[in-house]
Amino acid sequence: MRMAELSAEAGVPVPTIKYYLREGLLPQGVRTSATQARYGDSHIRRLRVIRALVDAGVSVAGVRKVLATLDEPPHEVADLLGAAHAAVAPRGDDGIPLADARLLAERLGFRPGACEPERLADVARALDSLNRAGFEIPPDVMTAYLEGVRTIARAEIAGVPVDTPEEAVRYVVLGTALAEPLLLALRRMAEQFAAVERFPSDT
Amino acid sequence: MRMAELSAEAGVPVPTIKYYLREGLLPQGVRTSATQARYGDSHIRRLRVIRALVDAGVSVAGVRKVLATLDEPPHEVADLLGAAHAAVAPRGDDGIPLADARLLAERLGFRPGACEPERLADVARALDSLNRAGFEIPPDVMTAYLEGVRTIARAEIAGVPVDTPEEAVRYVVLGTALAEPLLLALRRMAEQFAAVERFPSDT
DNA sequence: GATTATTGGATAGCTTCACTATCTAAATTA
DNA sequence: TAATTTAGATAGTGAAGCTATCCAATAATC
Repeated sequence: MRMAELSAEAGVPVPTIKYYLREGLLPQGVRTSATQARYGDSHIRRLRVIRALVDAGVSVAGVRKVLATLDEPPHEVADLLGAAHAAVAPRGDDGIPLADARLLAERLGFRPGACEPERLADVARALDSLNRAGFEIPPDVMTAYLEGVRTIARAEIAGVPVDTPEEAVRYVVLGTALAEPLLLALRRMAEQFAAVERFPSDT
Repeated sequence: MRMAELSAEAGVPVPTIKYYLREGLLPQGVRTSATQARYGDSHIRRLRVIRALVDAGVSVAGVRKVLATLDEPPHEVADLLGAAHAAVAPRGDDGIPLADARLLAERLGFRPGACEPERLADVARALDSLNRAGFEIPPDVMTAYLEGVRTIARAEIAGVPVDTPEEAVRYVVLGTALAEPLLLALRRMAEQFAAVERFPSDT
């Protein structure tokens, strides 16, 4: 199919597709001449993935990394996760003290070397941000956070399909990035229910 | 204290402080003459909150809403949450079908009217995004998501301090916004642990 | 009291990001 | 042959979040 059809099919404007091609998010089509190329279903699928990632809040640079990981996946699941996380996690100026983050890691079931230092740094940065705002998370709430994310992460990893590597890669990489907005939205919803439960005073 | 000291104290450049004043994030100081004003500790504290929110990924417009809520809080905790959520949640072009989101709401313990329609729409948008990418969350994983966010939300709401209204407001409004990066970071860390647990094949 | 530094306020500029528009020559289609 | 479409290059746009520059008026210092 040609550019115009690809655009119609995926619901993405032609100039935007050209932009994604330039940025290396979308692979070139098959050239049929000096000024013509053909695109296939894989381009449609990839465009859908790109749009989903972008509107999940992933930056174009992040999308490029995610797609690169999909195209050339590491063999170990842990490395796969690492790559997906690196693409999605906020960029980090380093040098943050990791002590508090390490404590939380231990409570999660830390085993030395089980987790990329960058993930620890992400946690440390989030804690630091809370600190600098003068906000403290009550111990019980922190315990619930750990409990909650453990439940979530265990199920996610248990759900990794093992039949074909392609499926596993897709699941891990996209699941990591695309589930974030869902989790945050579910949390907000759950908070409202919990609030009504505890403070049933509203009209 | 004067502008320069405020800047030094809070670690925020003078032009940025002026910008926040212009944008109405920071209240004006007490004028001592036509071209002078004094700032107090409340300005330092507020600056710290602003920076924390900004680097938690909240937009300046969102920060303005959060601070407005802190300054003039609704009386009902539910409304407080609503305001905080509205400030933080992604802006929504509406018109998304809410059916699937409603189903999840029921599984969370939905009671009619317990949740702002906008929160339902947030969930619906996230689901739609996943759909359009052709990504499906396995039922067991979705169940774990609901379980996890319920655990988290219950603890958060249980932790709302009831001694003074100011504290409650601060807790709800800032906790909502500032805990998001922490939760995502903890999830990533937990995923890596879970991956090592299930796939211990790495070196 | 004279001089130097600082401030509030206004306005304009910068950088990044994610697109969007325009142009050209070649190629396809009618 | 004439009209349309395309790849590729280059440039422009608009929002967001600062950052820089001026100015006249005030404060601080000598």
